[in-house]
Amino acid sequence: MDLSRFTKVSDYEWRVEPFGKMRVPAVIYASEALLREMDEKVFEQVTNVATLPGIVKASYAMPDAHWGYGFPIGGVAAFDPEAGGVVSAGGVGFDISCGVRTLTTGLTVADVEPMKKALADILFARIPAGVGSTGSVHLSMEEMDAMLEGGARWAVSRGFGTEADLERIEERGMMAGARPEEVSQQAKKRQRDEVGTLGSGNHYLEVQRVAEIYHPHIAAAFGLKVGDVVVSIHCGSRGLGHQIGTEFLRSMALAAKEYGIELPDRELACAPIRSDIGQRYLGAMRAAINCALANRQVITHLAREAFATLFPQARLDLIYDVSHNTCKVEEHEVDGRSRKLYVHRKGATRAFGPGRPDLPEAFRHVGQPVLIGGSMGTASYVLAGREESEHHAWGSACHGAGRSMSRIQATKRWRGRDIIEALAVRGIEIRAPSLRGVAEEAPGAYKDVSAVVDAADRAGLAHKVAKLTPLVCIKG
DNA sequence: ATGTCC
Repeated sequence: MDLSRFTKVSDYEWRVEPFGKMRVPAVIYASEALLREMDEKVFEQVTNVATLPGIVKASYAMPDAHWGYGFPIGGVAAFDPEAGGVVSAGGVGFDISCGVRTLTTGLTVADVEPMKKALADILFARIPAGVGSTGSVHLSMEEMDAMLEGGARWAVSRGFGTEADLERIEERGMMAGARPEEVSQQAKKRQRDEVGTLGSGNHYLEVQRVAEIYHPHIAAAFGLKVGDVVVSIHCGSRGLGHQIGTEFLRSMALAAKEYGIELPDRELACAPIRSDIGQRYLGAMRAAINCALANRQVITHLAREAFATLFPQARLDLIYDVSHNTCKVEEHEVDGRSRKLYVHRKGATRAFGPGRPDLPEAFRHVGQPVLIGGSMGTASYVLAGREESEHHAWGSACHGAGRSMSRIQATKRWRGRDIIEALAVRGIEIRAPSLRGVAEEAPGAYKDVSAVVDAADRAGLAHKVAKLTPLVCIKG
């Protein structure tokens, strides 16, 4: 990335003043080193987003930003319906409501270490993973609609998990405003047997150790201490979300033309929030959010069953579940006035600071857990939202390491078998349905997640709270 | 991310 086009606001904030058809500036939060390494495409995409109608304040990119479909992955943008604001399917991403949940187990590394291989085997046997993987949950079309309305709440009502889990999920487990009738039959058909499955790509279930604590006070509120074993689940809305994204990108391209919205890139296809197509997308997208919440809830149930076979004393309690591919209506203060904005976070995690009434009481005083999934074999992090974050990018932070190499490049460079063996030597048990998938996800194909998280912390997007390192990884 | 091209 050529740094000469930026104004340096601070060591971790870089600004592009509006040029051409940009309505607002673009802002990238990153260290100088991360910005230099960043894909040139991020500059193009983050400034393209700044041209869209009704965008408020700025178009933002997080430290892990990289090239995405239309919007960068790691992009944040808010739109005001009163100012002709738009909603964009590409601004949410194909894997609608992809996200991470982390659970404490009540176990320590000493408990789990001797049982690691057996635990890996049983988790891999019970949790379906891989492209097109199907699970033990099969939905009739009526049940499908109930799932799309109810999210994790539906899952709990069907025996997957407990009421207590719901408190610890964004939107309390159920996204309001879902419109299952706006989800195509094709999307529902694809999802029929996919609830409770991990999927592929960067999705995983990991058993992790709490390796370091940076902020003891907040870590205690989250229930984390060094040597504890936790479980993290990273996945989304599977075939259903992907199908919705595909269909609405097509119809939004037509809608943009119809509403005379000039697009610098056709991948930015969008529709006014106050339009039929905009409202239909929001209803379908919220249904997909519920699908992802239900999916992570069912997988949690499967993980609890797997743990119970080896560790009857284990108790998997949810810390939090937060998505990083969404468009959500939120109240934010702009120039002293509270406005209702449609905040797109694509590969960006909501990071609300202390005091927000929608946060669970247990940690409302310290801020929201921001769960950052690393790449395979590398660390993950728990961050906490802070008040300052809400003055930056509408209370958002990074979501992971971000790729630094394409999947094709990675498969040319590494072999899945070698990666699994190398990680086993380091004490990390990988189980995966596809060796090619493992090569694509090689740790070397990703940026350094620690550098990304440090930049997020220094930029004021979130506090670094804890570092998690993998013991077992069930790879999608 | 994805029934990795209906």
